[in-house]
Amino acid sequence: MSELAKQYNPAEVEDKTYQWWESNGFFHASINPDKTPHTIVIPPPNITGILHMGHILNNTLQDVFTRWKRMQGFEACWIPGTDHAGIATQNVVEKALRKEGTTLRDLGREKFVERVWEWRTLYGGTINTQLRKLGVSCDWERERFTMDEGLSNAVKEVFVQLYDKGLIYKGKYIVNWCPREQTALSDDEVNPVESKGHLWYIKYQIEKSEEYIVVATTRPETLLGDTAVAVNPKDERYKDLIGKNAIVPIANRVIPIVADDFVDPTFGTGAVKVTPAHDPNDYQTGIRLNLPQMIVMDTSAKMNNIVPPKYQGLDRYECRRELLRDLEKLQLLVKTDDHVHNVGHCYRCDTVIEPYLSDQWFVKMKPLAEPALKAVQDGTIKFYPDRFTKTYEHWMTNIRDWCISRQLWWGHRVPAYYLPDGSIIVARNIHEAGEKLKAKGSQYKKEDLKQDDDVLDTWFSSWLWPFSVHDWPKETDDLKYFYPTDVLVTAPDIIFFWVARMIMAGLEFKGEVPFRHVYFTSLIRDASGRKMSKSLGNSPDPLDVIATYGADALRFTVLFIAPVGQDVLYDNDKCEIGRNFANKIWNAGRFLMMHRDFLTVDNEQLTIINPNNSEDLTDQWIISRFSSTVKEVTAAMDNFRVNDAVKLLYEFLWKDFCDWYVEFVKNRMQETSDVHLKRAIITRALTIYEETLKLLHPFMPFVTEEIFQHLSDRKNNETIMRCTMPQTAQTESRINPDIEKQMEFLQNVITAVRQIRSEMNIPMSKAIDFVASCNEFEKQAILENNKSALQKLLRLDIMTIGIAVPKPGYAASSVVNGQEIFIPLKGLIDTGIERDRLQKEIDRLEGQLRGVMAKLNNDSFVNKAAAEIIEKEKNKQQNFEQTIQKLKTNLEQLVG
RNA sequence: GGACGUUUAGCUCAGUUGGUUCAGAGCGUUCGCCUCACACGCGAAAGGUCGUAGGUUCAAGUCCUACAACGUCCACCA
Repeated sequence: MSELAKQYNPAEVEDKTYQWWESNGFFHASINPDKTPHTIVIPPPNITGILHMGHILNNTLQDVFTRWKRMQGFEACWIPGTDHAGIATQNVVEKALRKEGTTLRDLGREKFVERVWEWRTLYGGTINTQLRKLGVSCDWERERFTMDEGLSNAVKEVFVQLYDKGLIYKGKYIVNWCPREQTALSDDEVNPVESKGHLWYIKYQIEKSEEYIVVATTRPETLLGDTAVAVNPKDERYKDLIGKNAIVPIANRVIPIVADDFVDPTFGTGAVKVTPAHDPNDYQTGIRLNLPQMIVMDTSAKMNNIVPPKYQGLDRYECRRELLRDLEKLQLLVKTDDHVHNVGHCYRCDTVIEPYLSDQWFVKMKPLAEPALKAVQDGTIKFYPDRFTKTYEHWMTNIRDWCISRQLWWGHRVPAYYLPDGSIIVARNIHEAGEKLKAKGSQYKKEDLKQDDDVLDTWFSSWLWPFSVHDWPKETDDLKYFYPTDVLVTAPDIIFFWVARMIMAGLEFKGEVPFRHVYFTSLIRDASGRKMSKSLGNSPDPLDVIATYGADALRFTVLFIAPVGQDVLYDNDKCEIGRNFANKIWNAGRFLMMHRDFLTVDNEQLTIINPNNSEDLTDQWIISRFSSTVKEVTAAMDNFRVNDAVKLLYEFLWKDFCDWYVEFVKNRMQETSDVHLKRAIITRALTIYEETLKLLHPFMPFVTEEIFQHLSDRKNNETIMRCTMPQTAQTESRINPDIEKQMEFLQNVITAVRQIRSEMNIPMSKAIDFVASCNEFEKQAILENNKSALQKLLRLDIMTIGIAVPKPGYAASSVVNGQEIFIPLKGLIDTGIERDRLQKEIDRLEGQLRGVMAKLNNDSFVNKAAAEIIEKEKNKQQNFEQTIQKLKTNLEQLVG
């Protein structure tokens, strides 16, 4: 143990430690009436997923919250799991099938679903294996999957409940249809691609007149399904036409000319053809104005038998060409402009999406949204950063019904059953459907029922996640204890898909919000600010990074550079921050342990010391600093300011503890030969250090555990992750501003002398003399009491400390908190450098003084500013003047 | 087009309610050090008119207005 490596080696520590934690059940949470639960459910990653930088930040945060609360004495439970990810997973397996030369249609539904399950068993857990590398303390015994039996039950239950309440309905709706995949896609599964197209201007004759109205369209083939022409009601040009009829060219149907606000008079001709069955905007217009919907294509985007025979069976683009030719012949095509616009493409196969009117299942969202909106507005649920509340409000007040059916095979099958007469029975399973049939006294039997072919949107299972993981609708003890959860950590881009819907589901089915705090993580970008993506290849593999720098380094770095609500520019090099810090922690521990072990060789019993009871200034100071660190870090964590917490700890451990405190400890250890005193000193330092390790543990679990084990030679499986976190309530009283002021003076003196050394080019190998001419007894005493530390740290020879000590000749000088410091230079310096140095300091202070004087000479300032502010300025004036005077005198002497 | 966010040192960012020597940190750069925990380290230095223009105030990096640049989300207009 005394032979600890000079550098911390994460590779030797991490896997071993993780296995030890996991096999000892340290991550496991169970119902404990004596403790308050603290629950987090993981945003379940896709089973097709592999770890990327976004996961790193997200899961590190969840782990930090969980470990922090666990050490604060909560029953901290972090539930992991994965999402079945309907389309993504079906895609992956389909691809594999294609390689084998087969397709899902060949296989048939049942076999295909079996194949997906097989795939899931083999590869679906990859991401969880990867997450372990990060050190996450999830309760793996509670791992769930959105297609588990329990979760499937929840999905069915919810479907039935909502259906019975009239909140789920089947209806025609315009959806994003992929003609190739033969499925509806959600909006987020459609990639808008900027494309060069055309805008065609087409004449529609006004009924019973020789007049025409010209409409502009990018999709002329849909005119066969037009059921109106719309203009803006305020558009003077068309005012007279409103209420009249137009004739659809080619189809020769009569359609009304209507007025609707959505029409932009400045675009095109200001007149729009309306095709409710083939355009989302037109669909909305059609609903508003009660227009008929004419479907003119089949599901493969070929023209159907509603259109004139000439075009039947043509592909939409062939039809477009034909139609344009015909319009031209009829001289109905006025002109053709180039036009750039966004066209939706299928994210899987890149086929152009066809807005298509089809039978789908929907959830009525308005009744669910209202209480969910209120929960956020009244503060029951808080968002971090707060500004996402506005985004949420906007969406919730403009919510549209949710299309939940997907034409896929992998997913929760819609629990609706059809009878030969077309009627629908919604039930949790076929048996229940049969029962319902019987209850109705229907002529049909269970065998006549045929289940809906569609599956449900993946989010339809994820929105239940916070309670379905506890086997709701069963009222399990776990559900009672661990629900609602405390924090949700997620990315802001799924605020609508997931966060909002979970809130709705929680309130609807549990009558209680699913979580109280929502922490939205930063978006990780590459060093030049680009979004990380697979296609750009700019996303580093976190496992490589962990292998190179260590998991702690990655975790710490990501937290260090990721403030709340701001994007993060990430680069692998930045992990040096975390790696170096881990190494610093390691070496501080190594140093202290070396001393301790040296002292215990005599095998005497260790003197019990009270770490809070020391006469030594630096001891009192570090205790005070430690106590404020506890307070500030705790406050930061309470407010979800993780980034602040991390920076405070970095600052404390590195600057206060290592750079100052340990340096003083070194000297004190050297200064005395009293073993008991030595022991007291080192034990005190170790106590502070160990408490600091606890504070650091949630952020850097591995290195802190490793040192913790070495620190105490623990025999009985004691882990730092189950220790009690230092608490503000216990440490707050030890914050001592007076001690911190005293120490600050000492530090300033040391820095001043170092500055002289550095600028005068006096190497540490050369001892120097030191004269302190004080004008305050208290400051003199501080220097006296720490004489040996000054001597050691500054490599001093003769020291003279007193009140109004005469200035030595030829000395560099500095004024520190009103006290004069001289370093006699015995001719080994260039007086020019010292002159410049002093002059520069005088200039700086005179600048400050001018600022102060400007205020004090300003009547309105003196009349209007608060008295204490004026007092402060006067004090400043005095300090500046006195210091400048001293510096000037020194400067003159130097010249003389 | 709508909503929101960002703009402070070469780079990445802190700066909480206007007033503490408030203009800061880290990285990078420069200089000096292998000082018996750590060169993944120690000590020191240089570097900024706080996006622009107004306004409020005794006092503005901080509050207000407009503008500019960049970014995110939503609607993405036939």
